[in-house]
Amino acid sequence: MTTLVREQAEELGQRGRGRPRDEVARKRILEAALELVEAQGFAATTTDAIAERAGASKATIYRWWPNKAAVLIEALREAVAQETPMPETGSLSEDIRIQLRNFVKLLTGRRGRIFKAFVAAAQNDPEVAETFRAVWIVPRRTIAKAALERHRGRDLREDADLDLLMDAIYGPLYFRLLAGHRPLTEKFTDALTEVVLEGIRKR
Amino acid sequence: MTTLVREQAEELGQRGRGRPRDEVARKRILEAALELVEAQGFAATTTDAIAERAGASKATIYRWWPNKAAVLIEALREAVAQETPMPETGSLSEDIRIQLRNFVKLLTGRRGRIFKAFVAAAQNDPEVAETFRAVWIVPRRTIAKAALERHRGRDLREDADLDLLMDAIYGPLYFRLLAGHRPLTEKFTDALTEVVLEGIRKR
Amino acid sequence: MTTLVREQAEELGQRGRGRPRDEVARKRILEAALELVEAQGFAATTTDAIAERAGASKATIYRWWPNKAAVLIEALREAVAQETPMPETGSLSEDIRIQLRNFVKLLTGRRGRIFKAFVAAAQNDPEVAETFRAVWIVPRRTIAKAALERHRGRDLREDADLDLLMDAIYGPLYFRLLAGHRPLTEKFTDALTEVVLEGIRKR
Amino acid sequence: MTTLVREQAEELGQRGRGRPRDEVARKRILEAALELVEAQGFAATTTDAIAERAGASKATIYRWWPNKAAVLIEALREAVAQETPMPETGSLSEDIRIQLRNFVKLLTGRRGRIFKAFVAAAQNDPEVAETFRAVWIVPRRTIAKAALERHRGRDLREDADLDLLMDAIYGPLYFRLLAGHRPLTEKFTDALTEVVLEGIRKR
DNA sequence: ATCTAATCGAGACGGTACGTCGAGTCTTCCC
DNA sequence: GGGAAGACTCGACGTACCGTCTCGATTAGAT
Repeated sequence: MTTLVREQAEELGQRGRGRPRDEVARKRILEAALELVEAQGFAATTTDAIAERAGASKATIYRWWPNKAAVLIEALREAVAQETPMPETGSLSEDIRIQLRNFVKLLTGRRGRIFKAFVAAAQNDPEVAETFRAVWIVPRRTIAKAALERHRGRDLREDADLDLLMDAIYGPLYFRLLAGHRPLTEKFTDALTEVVLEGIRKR
Repeated sequence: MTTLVREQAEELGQRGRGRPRDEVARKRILEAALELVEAQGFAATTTDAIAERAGASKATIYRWWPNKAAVLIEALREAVAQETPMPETGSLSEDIRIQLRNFVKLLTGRRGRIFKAFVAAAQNDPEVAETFRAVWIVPRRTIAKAALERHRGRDLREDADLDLLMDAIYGPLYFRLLAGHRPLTEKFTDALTEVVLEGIRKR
Repeated sequence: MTTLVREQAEELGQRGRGRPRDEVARKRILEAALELVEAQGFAATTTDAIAERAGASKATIYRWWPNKAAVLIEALREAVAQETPMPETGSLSEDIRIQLRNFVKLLTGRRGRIFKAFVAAAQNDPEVAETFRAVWIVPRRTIAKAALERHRGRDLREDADLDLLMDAIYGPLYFRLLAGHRPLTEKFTDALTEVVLEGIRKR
Repeated sequence: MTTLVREQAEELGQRGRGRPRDEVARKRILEAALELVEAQGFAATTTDAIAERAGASKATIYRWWPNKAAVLIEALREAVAQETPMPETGSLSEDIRIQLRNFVKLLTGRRGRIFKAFVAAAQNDPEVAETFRAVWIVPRRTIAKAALERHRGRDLREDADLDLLMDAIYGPLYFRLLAGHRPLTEKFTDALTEVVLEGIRKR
């Protein structure tokens, strides 16, 4: 991502000679992108539409991002940055329950569409897939695993496979979001938590 | 789907007077579509390519299907029709294990790409979404639930929520397939089975 | 033209064994063709439309005519068959005047569109061109020339070039019809007659 | 015509802010169109072929012209722009003879095909018809009539109808070009001139 | 009274051109 | 040198028409 290189350069105080990047335009582009994806999905969001809504030009977009996917990816990253971190109540089941409730609230809210869009786009574009994993999936897993790790040997079995646990609780949520065969309710989340915990709890 | 209307008409003996639809061409089109999706994904599969590979003309495709998505949907439906049904070994855990192994084999095999493609396409196209559910998700769930139902009160808790169970075991598999953060191995499947069963088993 | 062969065969009483050609359908097809050309021009007249309007099938059309142009050509031939022949008043100028007036009435009438259509089609299709000449241009010229021939040495100069004369009087009429820069009136026709006669008359 | 609006804007110095139209591409497109029409006629000239030969894209063509006909019309206009004007020898018959010889040379030359194509296309498309008249027929007539006007009262009768005269000399030429029943030779042209002049000359 | 061959209406088929739309690039002027 | 405007290439989309074909149903002369 060009942006990363540039950000690093700017942190080091090495500003180029010409006019610096218009940060306002950057924000407007990312916002426009996000809104359009929310409203219409990934494929129906055109770069022309983003440019127009942002009051920017396509050239500006393509100067800073290599393609449409990259814009939307960064938009996602920004949107996701300030997400509620893992709770720490002391109780394993309570931690998980709260975490999942927050997560479901996110998915079923205005932003849910974006995640659907990204999972979709990831199937056709390896780069999107990689970024989606790096920006969204992996960080959340890392934090969540670290939080659960503290319960190991207490509520959690000594030999519990946390990767498996992660998939066991997040997988069904994504599944309902994407397949849409059943609604993604809090009741479902709670019941799921119970089942999985029953299988992983220390006895 | 136009095809349905026509099939019904034929069942009623109302064959229509003109030249009948070329069933061979229909098959070739669906096969070509399937192969191309497997090879290149949903978006990269063009109608021109389908037509050429099927030895058909684009006009024929658009006479019978309203758009590219519809062709691929029907191709999926055909491909999926003859899938392995639910096993019945007498043991709950064995039933689930075998079922999941078969399923994983399907997803990781040649056809897996198709499912990824469809889940992706479904996010951008409500019709694809509905068809995907009706053709793939729901029928499999119905069969699997019926099979598990026989264990209720025996290995399975009296009050077990089968819809929840379905999502608990299929969700993580789809998740790994789609997110791709970890491989979809048999080891994972077996471990997952165990965890979920532990949570749902009658004690 | 297949029709010719067949007509000859029928005149000789050699009817085939199968179902004979449906003459009613033939008439309806030619009529439909004519009406459509009049209404919409040559290019906009589709074979499907002809078939539908005639209550015939495209197969029937293509069984009897090699292509769309041939249908329209024969339609023209039929329409033109019963045209007013050359008048014979005894006076050269009167003969020409009457002949041209009739001709202009034809061109500016409902059928005028057809001639425009054919001249147009002839530019893109040598076969149409040839047929148009053979069916329309040449016969009329032959009759008209024969009629004028009787005036040679009397009102008409001994050395008058009748081919030239033909073009000199018909050319401007077609020109106005096709180019449409000025209306094709009787006044124009009469004036034209006068000018040309002045140039060709015996003095 | 979009081009006209733009040209006016440029004349007013309102150059617009974006990338300007690629005039080279425009020229190449029109040239390609002309060459293809000359080689294959109006109908057989495809937009894809024009685009390929011009090294342009179809999108560019359709950005500036609403359809194929419009491209060819403008191509004709450009081609026709620098045609030989009316000669002025002082002699009426010489003026006409030279003018007609030049005209016949044009029609029977490489460009003749284009005129045939346009007269044809004009019959199916009113817009083509109007443009053909405005761009080709009318300007030539205006110039030619002005040139002949100078002879009025001298070689030319006081009451000569120049519109009639125009049609009387140009009509037969177009007629032979379009109907093709006889070749369009210089001999014919000269003889025609003589006949018409005989009818119009002052005596 | 069948049998046989050609015709008919209906309509699907392969091919080919059309005109449209989106992605990503490039070019101009302005700041 | 960045940015807005907007033209450009490429390539897929879905539509329309041509001329061909394949059905079942008709219609006569031949047997």
